Amino acid sequence: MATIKDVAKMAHVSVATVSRVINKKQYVNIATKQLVLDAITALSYVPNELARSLFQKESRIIGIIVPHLTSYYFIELLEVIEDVVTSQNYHLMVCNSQDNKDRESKYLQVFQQYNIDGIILISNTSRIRDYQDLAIPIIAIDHQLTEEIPSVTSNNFQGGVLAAEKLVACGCKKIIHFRGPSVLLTVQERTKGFKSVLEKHQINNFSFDLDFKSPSPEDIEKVINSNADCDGVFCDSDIMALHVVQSMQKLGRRIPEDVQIIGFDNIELSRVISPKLSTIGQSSEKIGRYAVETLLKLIEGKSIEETHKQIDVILIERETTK
Amino acid sequence: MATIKDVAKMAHVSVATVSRVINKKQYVNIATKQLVLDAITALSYVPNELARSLFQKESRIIGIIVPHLTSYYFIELLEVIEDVVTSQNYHLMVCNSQDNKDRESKYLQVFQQYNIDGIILISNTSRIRDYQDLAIPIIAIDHQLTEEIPSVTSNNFQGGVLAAEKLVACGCKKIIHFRGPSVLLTVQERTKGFKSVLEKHQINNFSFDLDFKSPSPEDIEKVINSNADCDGVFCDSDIMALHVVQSMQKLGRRIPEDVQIIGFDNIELSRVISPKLSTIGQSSEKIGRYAVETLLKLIEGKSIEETHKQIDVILIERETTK
DNA sequence: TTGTAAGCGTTATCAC
DNA sequence: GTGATAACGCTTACAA
Repeated sequence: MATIKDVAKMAHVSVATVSRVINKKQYVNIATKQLVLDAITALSYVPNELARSLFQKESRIIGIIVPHLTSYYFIELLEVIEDVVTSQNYHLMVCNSQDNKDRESKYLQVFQQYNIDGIILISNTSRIRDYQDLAIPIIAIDHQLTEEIPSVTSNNFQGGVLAAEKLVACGCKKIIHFRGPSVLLTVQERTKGFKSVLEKHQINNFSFDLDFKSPSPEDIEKVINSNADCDGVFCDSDIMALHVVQSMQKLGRRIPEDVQIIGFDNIELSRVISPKLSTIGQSSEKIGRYAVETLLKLIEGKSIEETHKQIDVILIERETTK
Repeated sequence: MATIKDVAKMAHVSVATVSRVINKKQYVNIATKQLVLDAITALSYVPNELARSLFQKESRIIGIIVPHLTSYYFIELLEVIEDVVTSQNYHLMVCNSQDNKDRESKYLQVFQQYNIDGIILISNTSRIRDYQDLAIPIIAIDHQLTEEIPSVTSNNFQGGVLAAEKLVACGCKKIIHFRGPSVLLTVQERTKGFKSVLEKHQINNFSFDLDFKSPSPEDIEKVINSNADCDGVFCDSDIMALHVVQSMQKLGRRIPEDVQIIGFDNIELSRVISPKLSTIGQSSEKIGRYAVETLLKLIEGKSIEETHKQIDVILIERETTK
């Protein structure tokens, strides 16, 4: 690998000059500049980012911690994040905490080792202390670490409201809410919004916690069986909703005639399977973009308007509601 | 951020000594060692990996290029790769080429800038030339760049054979193969295997290229309609198979009574939707693990046994075949 | 066993 | 406009 010295030697100039033409910061005589450029192509020289980073104390690397990867919502998020990060000439170090506190702490240390410029955190297992005295800018997605650490999330309360209003409007009288783990802020907010509407209409509802991505079919059936007269279901993920659809069909209930079902996330699959899922659409696009843009502001020392940003969700009516 | 100098000062030793205790390479007096250790904790010092990398000319970063992220197979692969990479104290820089040659070339340059230690390539758009004179070890997944550049992939030929044998054994007489893009090696191999069996049994079959992750439902229906007597379908991805199931049901064909369908990948979802998909299971676990382990060997300058490794696939019989 | 100092590939501050 | 050179934080001969 050619270094700046090699280029300098070949172009018969000093390394300083080479550095100047690379960084386009200062004027360089057009002729010498061409000499340097020629040498660069001749040697197919690429500047060593590590050396540059060492000096500048920034790495142009963004670290992201996710609780797992095989979940559609996270992946959509990751895809837009990678895209926006790259477009700003940063790069992504992806870390999968596997919902494990120790792994997460280790990653945080790795981030310090690499002089990472900023962290995007999508995680529920955080040891708040680990983050409080971290000198690296952070933005959390779907999670509020502290009052001060910025976050973005969908307007989950609104999501709960929209789902409840739809179910109520469509005549549901006995409703089940299959939640994600109720320790999560997102889940709590959805529940609050959902309940607020149902209570207003004095409609019974029953909540049950499930895993977002691999809910137990047995649990679902048990709950459905012990609430046989249920005519509406709100699920905190489309995957859950998919499972509920299966269970309902297995039990001979017609959708949406007998039971109406609303999911959450609007994953790509929700409109290919049959019946097509009615769902609350989160915009991973907006969340991801906002996360990166905000983080970049933080990195540049700019102030941000809202510490805890909420992104609107929408109700998408398809075939599992009337 | 504390540096090695700060630690040295605090422990009243030289930076060399500190470096020695960090790297555990040379003997250090146990008492001074303790002094250093104390200073390290007191200052919560973490060594700067960038500086270390600059000197050692290795970054402990592995770069991975994927053609896109929102595809279950890639994500499962990414998940195991991240896990294995991390367990070896390397870290992952994730790059999404979006099936775009220019993006891919740019990432390659980024990899050089960061002194990346090795590259995992899951991509179809490669400009072979870009890789041939790259000094960085590479392993390709599902793709053979050149004779020399190592690769891993499923035994796709075997996958085609298994699918065809099953369909034939179950009495199918008129079979459609919905392929992925036939420019891909994986697709070509599956087709070869598939056809080899059908030809042996003198069974007609018809191939049609689709997109792996977002196949056009219109195209599928068109093909099905113009092959109305079709009683068996082999799809190159479970997502395709899912779409085919929808289309078939829409047209009133019963599964598996009228048509039998076999997918490819064995994604998690294939066993939650109804009917549960019969499919060819690729082991992302094995492929991912092999890829990382081989890459690490390459990095360490060790030789590898097989340049182009194939991993066995299995037929998983569920509800879309008899 | 420990310290000194050179060097990794950059950038930036001086001079000239 | 351009060239020396110190510095970034670390590792490793080479000395002591």
